[in-house]
Amino acid sequence: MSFQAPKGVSEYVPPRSALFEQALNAFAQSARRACYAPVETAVFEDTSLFVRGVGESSDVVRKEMYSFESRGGDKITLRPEFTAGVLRAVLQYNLHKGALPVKVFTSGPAFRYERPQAGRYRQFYQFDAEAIGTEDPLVDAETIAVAYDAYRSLRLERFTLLLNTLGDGNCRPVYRAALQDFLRKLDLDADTRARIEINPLRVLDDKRPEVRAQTAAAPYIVDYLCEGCKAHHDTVRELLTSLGIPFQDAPRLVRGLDYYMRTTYEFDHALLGAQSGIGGGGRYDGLSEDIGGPSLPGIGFAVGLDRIVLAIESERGATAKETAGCQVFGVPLGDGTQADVLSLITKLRRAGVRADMAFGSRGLKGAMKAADRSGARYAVLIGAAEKNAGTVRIKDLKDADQQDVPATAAADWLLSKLGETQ
RNA sequence: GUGGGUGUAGCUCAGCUGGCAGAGCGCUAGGUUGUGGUCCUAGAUGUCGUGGGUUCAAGUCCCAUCACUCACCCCA
Repeated sequence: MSFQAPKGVSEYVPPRSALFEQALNAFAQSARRACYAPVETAVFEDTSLFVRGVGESSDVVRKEMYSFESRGGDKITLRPEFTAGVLRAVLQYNLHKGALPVKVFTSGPAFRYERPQAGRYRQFYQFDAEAIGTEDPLVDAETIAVAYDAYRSLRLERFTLLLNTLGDGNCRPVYRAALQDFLRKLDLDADTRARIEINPLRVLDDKRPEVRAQTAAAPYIVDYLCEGCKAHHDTVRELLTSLGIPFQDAPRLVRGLDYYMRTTYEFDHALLGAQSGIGGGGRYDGLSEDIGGPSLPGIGFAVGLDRIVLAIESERGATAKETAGCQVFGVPLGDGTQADVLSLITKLRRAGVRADMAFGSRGLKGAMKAADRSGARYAVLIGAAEKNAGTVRIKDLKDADQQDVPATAAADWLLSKLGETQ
């Protein structure tokens, strides 16, 4: 092979792709049950949408975007995250002028130019849900519940919900100044000192032990919250408790994207290594105005589907082969039987049965082996003898019983058998 | 961008102080002329990542390079 995928691109092929499909479905179904509607939005956007939305002080914008100039000279960026684009679409199509909140979800690839690592890719997959148009803390709790229920429906258990608030335009500046005062007195490297001025909250997120030790006594936002933010945060905490969703207060939790305010949260998986965040989100009440829209509060979350797949694998042990296998496998034997098998298989498929057949000139032994590997419960054999007799031979691959059934009744026979075992 | 590790069959890997390229799994076929899963037998697939160097001799030692990977940073 002379070509391989570009560095850091996350791809899925069988059998592992079945886990990806499961992960995506779990979140989509959870969101649908909460009456979120699907949207599909641009994979690339005007670069300035992300610069203004995600924020110039974020690392994502400063050094991780796939930006380029299109043939027409437009400045384009492959989406590094979903929220800015989804909100842009909501505003563009005037969804916010209808019933509020606007609740939507989507999924697909996102792009960040970073050094690849376990659970971190340059092209990666996210599921994203957003509730736009209300400040009600109920919806904060709802988004968390939608994500939480999806994790649980995937039978994930080894994760923790970390909850924090980042304050708002009233109280965050005060806290930010206090934090900067504290951080400026520390002995830190040049990059980190620069971060104190640009985005001081992020310094709290530094994992290096020497930095951790120094910031242990840093002031926390919870002690600086204004009345409104404190009430909002307390309500979210109470709601989560009443929903039976366990969480940990994480006073140091911050988000890398500038638009977050008030409620912020992250789901952290215990078995995943360095990139342990399997989902995260928060409120972005100022984002709409940042990108030129009206004042419009919102909250949402994104889930790293690649990391969900890793989490499933780490919790369930060996890579579970959970491809939905075939139910019926057709075996043609000899010239002139292939068309009969294909038409029977097609008939079954139209009735909703997962059915496959042997292709090429495989011998009976090879075809039976293929039937076995397909996972099918029944093999349907048509050879010259059956064709002449107007029957098909159906073998139950589980207990090796086989019998001849009239060809015209074969599909119904199989459908009723499969109905019994379901 | 910074640092560590690893590159040998389709996959997982072994290969000692340099001396004929290996195993398991998988794949194909046969044992069984029309029957899978177990078992037995046989077979196919290699630029030992790439380029250079040392040596009578390099998968093995040295240099460079590329790729992959883990961690920092960052984040889903």
